[in-house]
Amino acid sequence: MARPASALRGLILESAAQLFAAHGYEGTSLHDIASAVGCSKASLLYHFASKETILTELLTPAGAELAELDAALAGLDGDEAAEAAVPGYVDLALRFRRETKILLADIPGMTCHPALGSIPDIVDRLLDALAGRSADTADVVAAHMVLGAVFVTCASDLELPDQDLRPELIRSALRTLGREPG
Amino acid sequence: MARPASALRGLILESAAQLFAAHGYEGTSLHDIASAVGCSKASLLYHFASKETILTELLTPAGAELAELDAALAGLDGDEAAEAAVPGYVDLALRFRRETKILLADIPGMTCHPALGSIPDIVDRLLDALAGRSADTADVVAAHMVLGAVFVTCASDLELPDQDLRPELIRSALRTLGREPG
DNA sequence: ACCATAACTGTCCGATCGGTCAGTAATGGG
DNA sequence: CCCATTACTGACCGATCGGACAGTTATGGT
Repeated sequence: MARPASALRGLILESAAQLFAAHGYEGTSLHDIASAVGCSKASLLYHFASKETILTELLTPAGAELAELDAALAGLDGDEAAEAAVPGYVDLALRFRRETKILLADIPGMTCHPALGSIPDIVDRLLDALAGRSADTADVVAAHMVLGAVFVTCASDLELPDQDLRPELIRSALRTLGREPG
Repeated sequence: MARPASALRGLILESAAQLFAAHGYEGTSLHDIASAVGCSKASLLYHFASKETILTELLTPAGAELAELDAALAGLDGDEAAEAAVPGYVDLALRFRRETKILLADIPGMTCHPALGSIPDIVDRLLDALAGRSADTADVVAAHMVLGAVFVTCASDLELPDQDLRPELIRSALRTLGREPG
């Protein structure tokens, strides 16, 4: 036994990140992480004060950069703000794709729920329709964006009534897809 | 005691829907639901075979309509498909806003995580920047859409490398916001 | 060679979870 | 009035969770 002096800590972080992204934070137990790493559950709690400490250490870099973006946008106004926010946010989400996935990772357990039909299959076909049956990168990405855009917006706490929200969603979604409303 | 013959079943469904939307399915225990309803935990399991049965009954109508949309889109191709998919999907998400929220409800517990700074505040300011400091409905909705679009797309299983994904995300996001790339 | 310290583990613990079950209280048709 | 059926409950159960802790093994400076 006896690893070469705590490479274990890094292994724990890496395995935890993979498991959190795949099954969500709540959906991953300390036992799961220990099994993946190949050590005891007690070892995890020797290197980290708690399960939440592992999550915090994983998400802290992303949080710090988000705060940086926030600070950089603070001084800008109007068009400047919007045109800086877009690449800033995109780069952030791309650089921390796995962390983004961790935040969303508790969902798949639900979307695969039986009696809702095979949601993944239906969603695949919906994406294909949104992309206009096209396999071009631009169309496929735009279709994914519309899927997420409508989903998140409808789930948000926007207090807008449906009849006001609907036309804006449709207009902006069509614009995202490169289809000006006609 | 003795309620007027099982209005309880409806109360359970309503309370469960609220709690699932607020704290997620995993984040809501049978005890939580029983407390909200004002009955015993055993009563829940008298009216419903299991916790999952409650969730299934809540999500089934949405699942059925999603399947209908899927069927309606099956015959269409190209532009027809895209232009029918957008209002169809939007209407579905709007009609089942609470159900949509349930699917996303496991996230808030993470985004409020300490040591990531106050994510909700930062996100509010990011939305303001994306909207170009505008309070117009169109701009606010589009900002929410971009937030969700980039988030979900980056968390998706698209196997596109970052350097291909980035320009598409930025271009489509700007288009969503009504800002043609110049 | 020695030993203080760091690394690691097996075992136990209390809490909480979803779920079972025997038993009680109310209801409504005969 | 009676009683089968429905509605409901308290108590209990096994599993699993995150975590505590005493004890064991390896390491590296002296």
